[in-house]
Amino acid sequence: MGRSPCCEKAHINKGAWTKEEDQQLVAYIKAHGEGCWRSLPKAAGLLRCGKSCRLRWINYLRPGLKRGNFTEEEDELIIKLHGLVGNKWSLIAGRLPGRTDNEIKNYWNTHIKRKLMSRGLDPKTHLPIGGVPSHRQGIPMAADEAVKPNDMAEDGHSSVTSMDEERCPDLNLDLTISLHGCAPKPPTAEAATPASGPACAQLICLCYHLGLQTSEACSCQASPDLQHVLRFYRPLEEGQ
DNA sequence: AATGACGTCAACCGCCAGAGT
DNA sequence: AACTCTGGCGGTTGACGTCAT
Repeated sequence: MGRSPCCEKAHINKGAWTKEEDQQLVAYIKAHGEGCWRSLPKAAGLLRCGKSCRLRWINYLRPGLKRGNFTEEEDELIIKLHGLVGNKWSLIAGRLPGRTDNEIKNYWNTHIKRKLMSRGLDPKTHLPIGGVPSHRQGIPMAADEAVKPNDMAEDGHSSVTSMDEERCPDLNLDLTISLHGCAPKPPTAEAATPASGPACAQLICLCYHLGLQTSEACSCQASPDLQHVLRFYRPLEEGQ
């Protein structure tokens, strides 16, 4: 079959972006919005491939990006999230506002790996190097046994099982999303109580509890006021 | 001052999933 | 059903800066 490349190789700039290119890209996206990256370069008058434009925008030009050093809190959050989901940088980035997957990936490879090793932990498994697998309390799940890509819901978020919560009590991986006009609620005890207002009765909860074959884990289903809640579970696979 | 080693990070590459035809 | 297109992701590369000798 064969797939045409995302861009013609000829007449395409590669390498570092110039200020002028950045300005062109920003101006175009401000005027026309994101979308159709393939045709964007031509429309914006850029000699770049669409992928390159997208990457530049996502990783560097997009408003709201935090530049600069990661805080200690961000460090710890990245470590915890990596322990849960492995190298799913986009998922991790989704939990760190203003940070990009590329930035986190680089930061992981350059800083956090070393940090974990200096703690005597294997950055891949989060277990003590040459470690004792029996001691799992408080140690995040190994990346290899972490949530698989298809364990994630469509919106790219994962929920937290009670086990996860035990490991990382301060970690919010709640999957709950809402229809337009109804903000998602945090997975607190309050959130588990019947929501108020008709809009929240349409809440779509994509609670996604690993290893659950039945729906008992989602507290929102227990509430008769949340009868319009839709839920999604991944069936258990063999060996789980 | 020169230069080689090392660290950082922006950007590229290849693959995949999902939507469209 | 088969194929194509597009967006998105993770892994890798290479240019550049900094440090050590």
